[in-house]
Amino acid sequence: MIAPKKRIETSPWAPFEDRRRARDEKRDAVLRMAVRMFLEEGYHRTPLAKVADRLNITKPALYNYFRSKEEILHELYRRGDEQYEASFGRIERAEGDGLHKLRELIRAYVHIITTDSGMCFARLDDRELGEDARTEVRRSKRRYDTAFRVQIAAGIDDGSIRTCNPKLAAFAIIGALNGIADWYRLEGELSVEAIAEEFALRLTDGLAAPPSRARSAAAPKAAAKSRKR
Amino acid sequence: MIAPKKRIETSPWAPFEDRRRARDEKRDAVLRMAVRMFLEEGYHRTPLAKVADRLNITKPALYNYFRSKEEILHELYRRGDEQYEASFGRIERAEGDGLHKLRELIRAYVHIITTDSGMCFARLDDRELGEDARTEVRRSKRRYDTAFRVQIAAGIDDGSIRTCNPKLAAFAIIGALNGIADWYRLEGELSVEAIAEEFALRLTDGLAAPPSRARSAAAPKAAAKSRKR
Amino acid sequence: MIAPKKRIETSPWAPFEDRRRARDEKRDAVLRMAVRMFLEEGYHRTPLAKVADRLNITKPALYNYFRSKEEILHELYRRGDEQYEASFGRIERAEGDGLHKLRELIRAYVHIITTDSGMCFARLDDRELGEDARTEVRRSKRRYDTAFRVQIAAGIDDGSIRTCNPKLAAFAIIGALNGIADWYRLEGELSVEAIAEEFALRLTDGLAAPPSRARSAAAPKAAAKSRKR
Amino acid sequence: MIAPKKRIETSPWAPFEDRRRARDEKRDAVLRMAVRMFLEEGYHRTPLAKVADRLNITKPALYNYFRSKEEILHELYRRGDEQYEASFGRIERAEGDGLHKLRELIRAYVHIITTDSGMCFARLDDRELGEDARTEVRRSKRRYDTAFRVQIAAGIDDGSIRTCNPKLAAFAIIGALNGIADWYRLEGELSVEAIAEEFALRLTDGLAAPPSRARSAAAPKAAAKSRKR
DNA sequence: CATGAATGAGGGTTCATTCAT
DNA sequence: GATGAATGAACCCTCATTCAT
Repeated sequence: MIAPKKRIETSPWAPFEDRRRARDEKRDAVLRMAVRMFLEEGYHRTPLAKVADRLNITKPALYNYFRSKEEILHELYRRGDEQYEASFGRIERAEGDGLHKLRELIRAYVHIITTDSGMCFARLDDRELGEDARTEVRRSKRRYDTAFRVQIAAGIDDGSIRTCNPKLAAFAIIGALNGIADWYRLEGELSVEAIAEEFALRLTDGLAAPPSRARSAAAPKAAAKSRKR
Repeated sequence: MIAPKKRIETSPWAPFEDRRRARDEKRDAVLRMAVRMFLEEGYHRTPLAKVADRLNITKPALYNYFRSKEEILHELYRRGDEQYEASFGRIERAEGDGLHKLRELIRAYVHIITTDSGMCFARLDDRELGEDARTEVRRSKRRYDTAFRVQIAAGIDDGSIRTCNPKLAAFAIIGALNGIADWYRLEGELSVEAIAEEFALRLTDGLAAPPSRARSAAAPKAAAKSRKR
Repeated sequence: MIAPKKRIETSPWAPFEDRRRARDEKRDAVLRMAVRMFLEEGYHRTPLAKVADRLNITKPALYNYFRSKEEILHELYRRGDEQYEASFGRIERAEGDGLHKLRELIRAYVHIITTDSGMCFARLDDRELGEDARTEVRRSKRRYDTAFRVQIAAGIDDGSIRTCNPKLAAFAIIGALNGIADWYRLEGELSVEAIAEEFALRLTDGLAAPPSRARSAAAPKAAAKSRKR
Repeated sequence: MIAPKKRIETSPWAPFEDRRRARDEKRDAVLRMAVRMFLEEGYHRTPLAKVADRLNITKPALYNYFRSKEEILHELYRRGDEQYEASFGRIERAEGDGLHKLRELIRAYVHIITTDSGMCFARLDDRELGEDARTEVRRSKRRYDTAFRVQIAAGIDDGSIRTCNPKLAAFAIIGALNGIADWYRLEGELSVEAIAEEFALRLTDGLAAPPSRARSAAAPKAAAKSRKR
C-alpha cells in the first residue's frame, strides 16, 4: 500500500542488484556481439576493436568484462556446453528405448546448433584456446559423442536399433548435425523444427531395425506418430 | 629400351625438362608440407616460416613457387577439387539408379576426404581466401552438394530412394562425410574402405525405399553381407 | 579518565578534526602500502589497481588523496627527505670533530635507509618523476653527498681524518650505505644498530688519521707498499 | 702476390664469414645502443621503437637479432657477467694474500662497472627479467659477493686483513663500487685508473690488519673508544 | 567520498611480403 | 634460384586517469 515500501525494503540491495544486472547485461551484449562476429568472420579475423566498435565502446572497455580475447571464446563454448548438457541430461534421464532417445538427442542437437552459442562447437576452432580451455572443450565434445553412442548401443540392446558400429554411427550423425552450422543461416526457408524432425527421422530410419513382419505393423505407426509432432 | 635412350632423345630439352620437373617437385613438396601443417595447426596459425623450416629452405624461397600464402591455400583447394571432380564425373557418367550412384558418391567422398587435399574443403576456412578464390571454392562446394542432390532426386524418380527432401538429405550426408575429417586421423583403427562401406550403407539404408515384399528379401542380405566384413 | 571525555572536549570541532584525521590516516595508509609495493616490485610494475586492492579500496579512490601516481612517489621521496634532513641537521649542529660527525652521519643514514621511506632514495628511480620533482629529489641527493663531504673535509682540516679526496670518499661511503637497501630485507639476522655500528667503524677506520706516533710511522709504510703494487 | 689469390682462398668461406660478421656487428650495434639507452632512460622507459629509430631501422627489424626485449636485457647482463667472471677468475687463480686479492677485485670491479655492460648489474633492475634469467643474474650477483667475502675471509686467516664480519664488509665494498655507476658518467674528470686506485686503497685501509706492534696497541683503543659512542 | 565504467595513449610481438645481393 | 634483412600493418593487452552516478 505504501509506495516507498518496496523501495525501502530493497533499498540496501537495489543498487548492488542493479549494478550487477547492468553489468551482466553488458557482458552479455559483448558475448552476443562477439559470437556473431566470430561465427561470421572467424575468430582470428575479428579484432576486438571491431567488436568494441559495433558495441559503441572502445577496445579496452571490453577488458572490464573479460580478461582476454580467449576468455571470450572460452565463455562462448561454456554457454554452448550448458545448453547441450542440460538437454542431453534431460533426455538421458527420461524414459524410452534407445531409438527414441537417439531421436530426442538429434532433435535437441538441432535446436541448439542453430543458436549462436550452440554453433561455436561446430564452427569455431578450439585450437585458438589455451591448453586448459581446449582440454575442457574437447572433453565436452567427447561427452556429446558418447551420449549418442550410448543410446545407439542401448538401442541395439533393446532391439530398437539394428546392429551397427555405434562409434561410427554416432560420428556420422554428429557430423550431419554439425554440418547444419554450415548452411543453416543461408537456407532460411526451413524452420528449426522442420529440420529437427527431418534429421531425427532421416538419420535414424536407416538405423532402425528392419521391420520383421510382426514389427512392420508397429514401426510405421511410430513413424507416423512422430511425423505429426 | 636402353636406359639412356630416353635421356639421349630428350637431350636438347632435358635441362629444361629437368629443371621444370625439379621445380614442380619442389612446388609439390611445398604443397604437401603446407597442407599437412595447415590441417594440423590451422592456416593462420601456420607461419610460412615454419613451413619453410620443415622443408629446410627459407621463407622467401617459397615465393619462387607461389605468389602468396593465399595462393598456396588456393592451390590446395584446387587439388582437392580435381579429385572430387574426377570421381564425381566418373560416377555421374556411369550406369546405375539413383541409390547406386548416391552410394558411389559417398564411397568416393570418403576416399577423398581421408586424403590431405581432400580434407581441405572440410577443415580449412575458405574465408581466408580472397574474393575470387573464395567464390571458386564455394562454387565447388555447391557443385558437390548438387551432385548428391541430383542423385537423390534421380533415386526418388526411379524408385530406388524413398521420397524426401533432397536438399536436406544431401546436406545430412555431406555433413556426415565432412565430419570424417574431424576424427579420421585420430581413430586409426579403421580402414578407409571400411569407413566408405559403412557410410555408404548406413547413410542410405534409411533413404532407400521401404522394401517391397520383393525387395525385402534382397535388402537384408546386403545388410548381412556388410555386417560380416 | 572517562572515556568519552576527550570526545566531549573537542566536540564542536570534532567532526572536522576527525574527518581530517581520518583522511590523513587513509592518505598515510596509501603511502605506506605504496612504498612497500614500490620497493618490492618496482614503481612501474606496481599498478595503482593493485595498491588499491590491497587496501581494500578501489583505484579511483586513490585519487581522493593524490592527484597522480607520480605524486605518491614524490611524496614518498619527501617523507624520506624529511628524515634525512632532520637527522643530518641535528648532527651538523652538534659538537664534534669531522670524524665523529662523519660517523654520526653514517649511523643516521643506516637507521633511515633501513626504513621504507628511507629506502626510496636508494631503490626507486627518480626518472619516474616529472621535471620539477626530479630536480628536487636530486637536490636532496646532492645535499646528502655534500653533508658527507663537508664532514670529511672538516675532518681533514681538524686532523681527525687523513688526507683524501672528499668527494670520492663521500661517494664511496654513500654507495656502501645505499647498498644496504639491496640486501637489508633479505639478511634479517642483523639488527639495524649492529649494521650502523659496523659501518660507522668499518667505513671510517681507513680514513681516520693515525692517532699516535706509533701509528704515524707504520701507516705511511702500508700506504707506500700498497701503492707499489 | 696475385691480387685475387686471397680472394680465391677465402672465396668459399668469405660470404658466410662476411655475412656472419655483418650480422654479429649489427647485433652488437643493437646491444650497444640498447644498453646506452637503457642506462640513460631506464629499461621500461625505452621503447624498442626508439632504440630502432636511433639505429635507423624499424622496430620489428630488431627481432631479427633478438626474440624479445627481455632477451636483449638478458644478453646485456650476460656480457657484463663475462667480464666480471673473467677478471675475478684471473684474480682468484693468481698469487697473493687476501688483502692483495681483495684490492685486485676492487680494481677489476671498478674497471668493469665503468663500462656499459658492467653497469647493467648495478643500474638495471633484474626484476624486468623472467624467472629463469632473473635467477641466473642473481646467481651471478651472489657469486660476486662471494668472491669478495672469500678474499676477506682469506685475508683474515692469513693476517692481512683485520678481523671483521666478511659478509658485511663485502656488502659495504660492493655497495661502494656499485655506487660508482650512479655518478661515474657525470663526474667526468676522474680517470678509471684513479678511481680504481683510490677505491682499492680507501676501502681496504680500514680492513687491513695493523702492520706493526706499535699499531697493535693503539688500534684496539680507538675501537674501544668509538664503540662507547 | 567512493564506485564502476570507460578512455587514450602507448608498447611488445607476429607475420606476410619485398628487396638487394 | 635462394638468402638475410627489413618493413608495414595489425593486434592484443596494460594502465593511469577521468567521469557520471
